[in-house]
Amino acid sequence: MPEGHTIHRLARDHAGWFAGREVRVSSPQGRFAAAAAQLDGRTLAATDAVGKHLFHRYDDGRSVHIHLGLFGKVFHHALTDGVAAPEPRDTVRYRVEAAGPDGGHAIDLVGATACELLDEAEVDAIVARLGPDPIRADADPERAWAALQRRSVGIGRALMDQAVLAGVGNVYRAEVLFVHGLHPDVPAREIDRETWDAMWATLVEWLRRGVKERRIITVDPKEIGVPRSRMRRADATYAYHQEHCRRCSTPIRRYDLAGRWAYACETCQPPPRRHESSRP
DNA sequence: GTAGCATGGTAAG
DNA sequence: TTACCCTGCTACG
Repeated sequence: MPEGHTIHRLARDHAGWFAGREVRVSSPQGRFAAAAAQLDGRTLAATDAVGKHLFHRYDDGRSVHIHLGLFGKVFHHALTDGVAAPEPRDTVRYRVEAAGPDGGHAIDLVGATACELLDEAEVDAIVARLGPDPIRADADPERAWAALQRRSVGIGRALMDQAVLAGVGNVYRAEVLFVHGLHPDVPAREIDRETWDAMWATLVEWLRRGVKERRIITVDPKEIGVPRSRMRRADATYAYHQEHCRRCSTPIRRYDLAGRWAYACETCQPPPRRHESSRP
């Protein structure tokens, strides 16, 4: 269930557990077995995340590129001294295991869209296709703004386009549009600069917070009277997966937008005159 | 036990 | 625009 914050969290955790350590690498499922054999016993030098892409950089200059897709998952096992990780389920494509002062750690990658061993040029090519990532300090929001000007689609589609900006998925999309009062069908190039700057600032705050908290919270706790610590998933969004608008009780409209659900309170987010979605 | 869903993306037509 | 990839979890019988 990964948007960018999940991937950055994984990168941070994996760095803490494995960076600078010699690791055991395997592929119980088999599909990554040849690469795993080459990596087994090497040092995992560092990890990196760009948008929804995770990279494990090894000491030979190559990287494992991971993309979780819609339902990829990484399971974690904390190890105690001398005890190996549990027997992996047979769907584990990539297991990494290392000893450490705290006993050690293992991770199991399952269901990922991408798990492949790449050289530096191939990694660079992937990163080059991506727009700026609001979580990264080196992100240049100007690139996203420029890309928006060139899009003829609605802002709802543009926000999910990883070439415009990297890391936003269906939840953050629904929520940032809600908070800024924009209907998903509003043409991307009609967004004004001031609004875009504010949206970018919101995303930076939300996504970075998501990395720390390991989950998505977009509602203001004061507004709903539930503290963050006690907030359940169903409380944590304004429009995403909601039946009614949290602010004005208008039924949330849910509709298919290029194969994903889009959510909008059409009171708080007035639709444009011509719906992109009203095309036959 | 199994249908249906999920915070994604790509390649082909 | 469609087909397809990839798996775990939940809600139902």
